[in-house]
Amino acid sequence: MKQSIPLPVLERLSILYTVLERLEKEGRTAVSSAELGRIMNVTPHTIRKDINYFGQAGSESGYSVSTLRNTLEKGLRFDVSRKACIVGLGRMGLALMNFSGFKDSNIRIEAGFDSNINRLETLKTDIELYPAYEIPEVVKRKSIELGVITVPPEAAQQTADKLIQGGIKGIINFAPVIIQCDNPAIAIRNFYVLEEFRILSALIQI
Amino acid sequence: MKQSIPLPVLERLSILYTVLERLEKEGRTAVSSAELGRIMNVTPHTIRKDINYFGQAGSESGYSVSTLRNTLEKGLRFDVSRKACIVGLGRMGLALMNFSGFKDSNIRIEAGFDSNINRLETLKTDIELYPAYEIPEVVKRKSIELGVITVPPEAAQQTADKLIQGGIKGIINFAPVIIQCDNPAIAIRNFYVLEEFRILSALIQI
DNA sequence: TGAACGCTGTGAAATAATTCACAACTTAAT
DNA sequence: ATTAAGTTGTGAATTATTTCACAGCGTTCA
Repeated sequence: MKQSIPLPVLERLSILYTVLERLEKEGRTAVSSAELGRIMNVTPHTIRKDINYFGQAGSESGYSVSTLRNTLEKGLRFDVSRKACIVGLGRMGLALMNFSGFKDSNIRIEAGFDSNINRLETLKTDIELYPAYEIPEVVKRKSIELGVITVPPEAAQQTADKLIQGGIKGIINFAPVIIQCDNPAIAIRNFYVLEEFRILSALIQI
Repeated sequence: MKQSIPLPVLERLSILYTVLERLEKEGRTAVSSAELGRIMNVTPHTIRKDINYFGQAGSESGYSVSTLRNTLEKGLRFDVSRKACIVGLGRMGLALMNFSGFKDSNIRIEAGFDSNINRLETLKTDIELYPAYEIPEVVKRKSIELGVITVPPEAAQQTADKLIQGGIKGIINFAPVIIQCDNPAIAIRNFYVLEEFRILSALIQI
């Protein structure tokens, strides 16, 4: 990686990777920046600039689907397997735990946590479940790198603190709270459900 | 609204609104851009610039929490109630349908759709459920403005097409697919679960 | 009374991201 | 052979966004 990739670029490249996976599955071998642009609703220039963060990757007859997918996989380290855990086994947490998209990815859900011990006992799943107070210990012992927060807002910050205590490297937060974390090496991505509805509300015509 | 608000600003303002709701609930009456900046992890300048899209809103002793919340509510039209529907009643769809955050918001989930008729019958919920082929009719009849797509990827585009046919104004898409829509007035927000994990993978140190 | 501090609002500057334009090359077709 | 069409890679230009710097006002405290 020549240098740190801007976040907007990283976000697009990540989607591009998924697009390439699909094209490859469909048997496509070559694709141009123009076509990728149409698929992704961005200009071909953006596609090319984005890809060029990994140096030359195409030829005068476009990009090879498999080669490009491979370049992205290596460049973005999608080839390394990552262990993840989910804290908060409500409906959202369970939905994520059962998310089928992980199947042929390198993301492995290795543990689920909840503060309600009764809930832990009634759930039936292949994934190991633990009470919330064991987060730091389990995260550390199993070298879990990614954590998902799907707890009520009041518990979100303390959940993050426990994950961080265990040495977590990245967090996906679904609670409507801005997680405070002074360690800049820990990446945090937020998804605020209600905010998305509100943003749409503001965007659409009256 | 003096003019179209840039999307990054809109996204921050939407979060700011949630922050203000919390501060108000906690009994806080005044707050400065410096404090809001700390809470939201942005610079005070950004806070002030963002707020200024609605003209002057503060005084020399900071912002009034309730006044500012009100200004945003009016400016972003969070005060108008919006009807929404969810298509795809798998785990994710059901989790969103039961999301408690809608309670004191102006978002009303007015319908759920699924292509599996059996599933519709076994689900027990207060929200009206319909088979997927009725999407255009129901959306039109009930004047539903917002649609959530939580169907498998193969069905995502045709689901979007049906919503659009019914006159939907905004879409939140959870399927790992880039929805094609030639009407620029229809707003689309995507949330790609696996992408979020992959972005974290790329962001964190090896 | 007045000095010091803290605040917002905002034009200007700086930075970041996107888009453009075109050289250089390949392929296909005539 | 030659022309035409299509492609990438990339420096430059443009546009968008964020940050800075400070005027101007109010409040507090000496």
